[in-house]
Parts: sequence; C-alpha cells; structure tokens
Amino acid sequence: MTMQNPAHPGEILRELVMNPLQLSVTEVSEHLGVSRKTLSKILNGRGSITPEMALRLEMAFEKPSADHWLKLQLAHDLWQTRQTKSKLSVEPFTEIYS
Amino acid sequence: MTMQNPAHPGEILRELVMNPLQLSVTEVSEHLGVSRKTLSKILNGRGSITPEMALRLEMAFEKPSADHWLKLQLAHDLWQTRQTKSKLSVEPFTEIYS
DNA sequence: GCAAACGTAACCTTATGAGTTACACTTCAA
DNA sequence: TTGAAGTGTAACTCATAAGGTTACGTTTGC
Repeated sequence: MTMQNPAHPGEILRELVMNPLQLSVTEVSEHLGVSRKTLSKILNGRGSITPEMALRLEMAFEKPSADHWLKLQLAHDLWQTRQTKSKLSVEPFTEIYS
Repeated sequence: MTMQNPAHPGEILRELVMNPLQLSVTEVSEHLGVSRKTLSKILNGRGSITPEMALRLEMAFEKPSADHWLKLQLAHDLWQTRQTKSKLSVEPFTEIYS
C-alpha cells in the first residue's frame, strides 16, 4: 500500500555515501571498527543495520543520522515481513466494538 | 539532542490501547496469537516489538500502524544504544576532506 | 477463600549479528 | 605476465534474544 520494495540500506550506503567519496569496503570497515565481512553483508543486502552500526555510520559520515539509517532498515524489514507473513490471521479487535 | 528517554512501546500499548479498551493481557495475547509471556515482556519493557509483532498489532487494532510501532521501538533502542555505546570512538570521515 | 489474571523464572529451540580465517575471483599496475 | 589489493563469501564460533511451554507465587475481586 504505502510503498514498493524499499531498497535495503546497504544500497544507499554504497551509492550515496561510499561511491561519491570513492571509498573502498576495506577502508570503510576499518574506519568504522567493524570487520570487512560485516560491512560487506550490509552492502549486499544480507546484513542489517543495527543500532550500534547506525551510530558508527553517523559518527563517521555525519550526514544521514543514525535514526535515518535505522528507519531505512525498518522500512526494508517491514516490507519483507509483510511479504512473508501475510497470512498471520489476526482478527481486528475494533470490529468487536463497532 | 533529539529527545529524552523515549517511552518503550509497551507503555504506549498498555496506556493508549489496552487500558482504554479495558483489555487484559491474557485476552490480547490470545487474540494476537502469541504467548502471554511475549506480550507481558513487551508491556513491561523487557521485550521488543518485532516486525511480526508490529504486524499483529496493526491487524488487531488498526490504529497505530506497524510502521509506527516499529518507529517507537527504534527510538527506544537507539536511545538505549546511545547511552551504552557512547564511547565507540569512530572518527568523522568527512573531516579528512574538509 | 477461591478463581482469575499477572509477572516471571526455568528450560529449550531457532535465528542472527559479529568476529576470525581462508579461499576464489577480478582488476590493475609494475 | 605476474603479483598485490580489493572483494564476496563459506565455515566455524560465540553471544544475544525472541518465542514457546510449563510452573510457581502474588495480587485482586467476587
């Protein structure tokens, strides 16, 4: 309803942050203080932006706030969950009172 | 900077949803299709609103969207992380280019 | 006093983030 | 053309945490 398949945060990180500054994965991972694998997973959509990682990104790049990084992750997670768990079968509570 | 100690989502769930409708923990947990423990933990601030739980709440109460529930959780988590991990020591990347 | 509701401890399963190490592939420069 | 650097990723380990079931003690209301 609200949106179609929001890009995962790693895509934004690569395209809007690392590419413009011409930063390598190795370079950034070392700077952030995380393993190369951790960054790589995020960049390729197989890792999540955790609160701590959001903080690290905020400290390193200032620009997108930690809050913003996490909202990007949230949008992606919620989208995935809506696709997967569409048959949760929870009845509206309000219906009982209407 | 942005806010002081955001209430955990369970507080909102209890005060703004369950109390007004006079719903019990048992009642709601059964309706949502989760265990009483899972709901109780969230209500008492020792459990998190996961994407799936956010969807269940949205389906049951309609009013606060899943997205909103998750943003409440996010604000709480980020706040906690800022308190705990304040000494992450990540240098600004931009500084290098300024 | 009794029954219902509640918080929670104990225990188990599953999932995931993060790290290290290692390997294969690609690109680029000496 | 050979070698170094960067990259993606598999394998393994550790820690955390969500969710479930069961059970127990406490609180509350009829």
